[in-house]
Amino acid sequence: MVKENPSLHSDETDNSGGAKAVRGPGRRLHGAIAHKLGMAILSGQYQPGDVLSGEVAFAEELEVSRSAYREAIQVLTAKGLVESRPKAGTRVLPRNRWNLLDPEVLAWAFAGEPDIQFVRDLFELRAIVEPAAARLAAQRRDKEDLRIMKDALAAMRRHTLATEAGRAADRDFHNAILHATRNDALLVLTASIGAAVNWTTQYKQRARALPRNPIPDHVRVYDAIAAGDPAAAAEAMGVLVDLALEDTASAMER
Amino acid sequence: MVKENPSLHSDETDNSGGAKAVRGPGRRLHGAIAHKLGMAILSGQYQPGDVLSGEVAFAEELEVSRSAYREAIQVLTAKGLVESRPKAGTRVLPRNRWNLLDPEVLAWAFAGEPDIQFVRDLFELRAIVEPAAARLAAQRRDKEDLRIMKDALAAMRRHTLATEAGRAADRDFHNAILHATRNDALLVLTASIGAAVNWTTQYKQRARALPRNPIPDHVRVYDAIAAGDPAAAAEAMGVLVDLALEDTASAMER
DNA sequence: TCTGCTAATTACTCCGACATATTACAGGAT
DNA sequence: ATCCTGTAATATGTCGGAGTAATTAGCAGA
Repeated sequence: MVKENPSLHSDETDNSGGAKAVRGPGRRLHGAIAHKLGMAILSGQYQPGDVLSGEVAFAEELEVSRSAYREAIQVLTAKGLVESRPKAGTRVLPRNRWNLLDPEVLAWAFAGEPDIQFVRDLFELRAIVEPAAARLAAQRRDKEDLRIMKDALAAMRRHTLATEAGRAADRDFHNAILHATRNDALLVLTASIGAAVNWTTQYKQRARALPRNPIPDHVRVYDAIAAGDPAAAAEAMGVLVDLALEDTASAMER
Repeated sequence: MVKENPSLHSDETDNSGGAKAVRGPGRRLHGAIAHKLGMAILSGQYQPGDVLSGEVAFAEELEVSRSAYREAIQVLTAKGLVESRPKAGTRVLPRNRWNLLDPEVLAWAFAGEPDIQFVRDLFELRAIVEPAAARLAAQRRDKEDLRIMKDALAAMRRHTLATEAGRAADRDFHNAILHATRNDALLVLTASIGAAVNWTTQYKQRARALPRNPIPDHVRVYDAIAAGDPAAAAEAMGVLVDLALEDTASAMER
């Protein structure tokens, strides 16, 4: 038997060619396979309608057991990426069946070169949802919410967005706003999108200088929410989303 | 060995007690288990932090193989409902880790008695997103989009919402609007929410009379989109969402 | 041409064994 | 007494193979 594909086992020194699908410890094998296949689908390497090779063949090609391969397929099925039927095989579903808002799917989409149009779509969605979230937060926040936002803002100022601690504070700030909306659906939606988008932005950003000090714009949002001014909060948050879009766009056109 | 739980195998005539977790043909066994466990989690039967009994024990209790049980767990893991670690077991994750916008999770949530607050959250989200979608559709629709909407409206008029064909036409109408936004993220999000919410509304509605003829309100949306009037489209769609909320609320308080 | 049967293929399910990771506990050093 | 370290127990993770069931496609007959 000839090994044609890069192994997923870490105990093999051979790590030639292909995607770095080696699983580090702490990551399950089937998780690594789901990751690999998910990225392959999201990147267009497998197109909707394509049928994957049979279980036995593909599992052998990946040098994993059928169980591990099958569990990976179940994960992809759960996310609406593929569908399996006896005799017909496993085929990639049309894009409109994909759970594009699943955090993991988003991560896979952004792991490679994300489709520009899709990024635009996501920011359009953020531009709709986040100002509305800020509006709700301005109406429903309590003292505790404001305290958390204030602390996060202070931490952002201390560390700046260039450090991991600073970015964590940024996330905390936005999460605090979402939490103040008292709306779980809103929280889940925006948190996953924001995480995926921001993560890649930061990743690709590397040594690029930030276009503009983001702190004052954040403070404007905070002030509006603290003042209980829904309209102002929505407007200020809109500015923030626009800046993020600008930021991501400039990071992508390279 | 004593059988303590209702079987999931259809070849057993005994179908006593418990949820009807029997899998009809066409449904996979692990899918049925995921469905059963998913509903149990969403309904609060298992609370966040609870640890499930071990794989061997639970699989035996359900009278399925460990493989089938494990594949079901992978599905739940993919949806953020549970997390498994060696030695620690499989535990239900906190609610903020759940992929509440996953179509299947939504279906599970609405299969039982959905949490009132959660339903409110979803409608709040719809009230934010759908008018914005109508606004975009008014700006970007082409002749083909309008034709599909018009056909769907005609079908709605013909069949009324009391028939399955009429409800299908309603879905087509809304999907056409979402398609006209040219935004996949928007489409996936709203389609899954709308499907879950409408499905239960219709399900619980049964013999209840519709509060008001919905056709004119739909026509207002169509006219605004056809006229390319974003503001009017958003306003008209807002009315539609409000009506749906009213409808669902009255259907739930029984 | 259409309908019903047959057969082949593929995913699905089961089983039993072993490997691995993580936790918990015990013992010793500080 | 507290902290660290090594060790053992335990539940999940991975494996390989065997047999089942469902769906499709092709074929035969009306």
